[in-house]
Amino acid sequence: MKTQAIQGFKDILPDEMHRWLRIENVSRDIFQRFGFREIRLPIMEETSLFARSIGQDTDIVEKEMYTFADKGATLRPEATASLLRAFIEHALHLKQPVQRLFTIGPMFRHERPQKGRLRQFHQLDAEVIGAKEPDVDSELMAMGAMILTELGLAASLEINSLGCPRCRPSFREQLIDYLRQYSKDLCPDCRRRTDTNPLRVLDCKKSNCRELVDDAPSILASLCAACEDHFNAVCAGLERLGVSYTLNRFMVRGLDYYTRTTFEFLTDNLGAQAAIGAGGRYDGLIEQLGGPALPGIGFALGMERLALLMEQNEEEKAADSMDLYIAALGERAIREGQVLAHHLRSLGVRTGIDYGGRSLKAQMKQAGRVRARFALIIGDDELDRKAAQLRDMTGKDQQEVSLAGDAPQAARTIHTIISSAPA
RNA sequence: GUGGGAGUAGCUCAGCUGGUGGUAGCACCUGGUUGUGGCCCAGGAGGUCGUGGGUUCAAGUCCCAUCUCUCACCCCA
Repeated sequence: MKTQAIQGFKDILPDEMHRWLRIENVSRDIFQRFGFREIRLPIMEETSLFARSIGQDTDIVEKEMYTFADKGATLRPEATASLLRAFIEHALHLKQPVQRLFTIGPMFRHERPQKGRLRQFHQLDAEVIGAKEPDVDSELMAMGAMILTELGLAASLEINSLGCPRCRPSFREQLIDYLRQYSKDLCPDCRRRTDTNPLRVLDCKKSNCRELVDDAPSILASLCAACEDHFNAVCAGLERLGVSYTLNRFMVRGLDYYTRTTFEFLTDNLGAQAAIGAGGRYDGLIEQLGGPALPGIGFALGMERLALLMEQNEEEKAADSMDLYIAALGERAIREGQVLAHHLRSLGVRTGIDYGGRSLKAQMKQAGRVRARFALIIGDDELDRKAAQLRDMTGKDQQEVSLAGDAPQAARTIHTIISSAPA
């Protein structure tokens, strides 16, 4: 095959569009119920923005970014950095102390594609900026859970706290001390991580490492008083809202900016991919990016992953439909049909027509294929008496309708008849 | 970056130990009905067998290389 999309980039074809529209419509609606306002952001930013927010030593920044070296710009690998950049640039906090924002769009990471993972993928992203209260954390998770529920998807919620700059460093030291004791029993990756990113060892899937990590110091036991209070309040909030969750003291995030609350929505039905959504608090990040000292929290849902899960649940694919298909026989009828179709469309009628002069049988077949509710058959006989055959495609009922008057009037006549038909 | 699997019609796939590419299913076109869709029947069109090289009288089939897709590792939504 000569012409094809590049690796990890995929077309979303008309037959799968209904899932994407449903994801967008449901989530947009729920975001708005929770007071979030939409923001649209460029898909490129200055490279340094991502290095400063996501973290210089993360995999994303080290090896997964699409960067135009000569332009100093990078295709965004995630949305939070861009959103905060826009927030700071336009000083949105001066308009309203707490900003609730969401955005929907493509992200780019140069990874090896696999099931549920692409180089261009799409996220729904929601952020609350300027609120430090734990009730915001629980509300945000409840919102994510509501989106998943309304999409008909089952997912579990796992939460953890990563502490703050006051308590995390000492936990890190404890963890490193512990890991060094068992260094020889860890997998090679984890031996390396002990120094580079010890928290990651907690997340290793190898059974040996898992056993060792089971007895490792718990971050939840090492939180400072403020972080512990915050975390307990988040849990209490989830319980009040009836959102079920489990604690996962081994959960670690791939981005450096997280503090305190982190969470993931997980599924078992996506092969190697477990997370369909994830997020957390990032108090301190906005200031670090040169903005005001405001706390923030947000999460993202992976749209491809949602769509895959929805496809698994789907019994039959929903097809598009049209209201009316005009089957025109002969050149004169085709010309009349075109004008009629135009006026019907301006009245809001989804109208199909083909100008190829094909047989009536072929045109009727096309009417069936596009799932037209009605077919309007126009031939020379009908034209001579200013009429047409209107066929109800759900059965075989057919009636002659008058096309008296000019084209707009004929269109109104047909519109009236077909709008009064039972669905 | 590292492994496994797979590339044959628009899609899903048969094709054995090499011997002329499948009446395969779905989809498409035409006809069965002078101008009537779905179901059915008949016919038709559609392929450089991913690409390049090699072995052989003969390669979709065996060998080598390469490209692509896919799943997984890593990591992540």
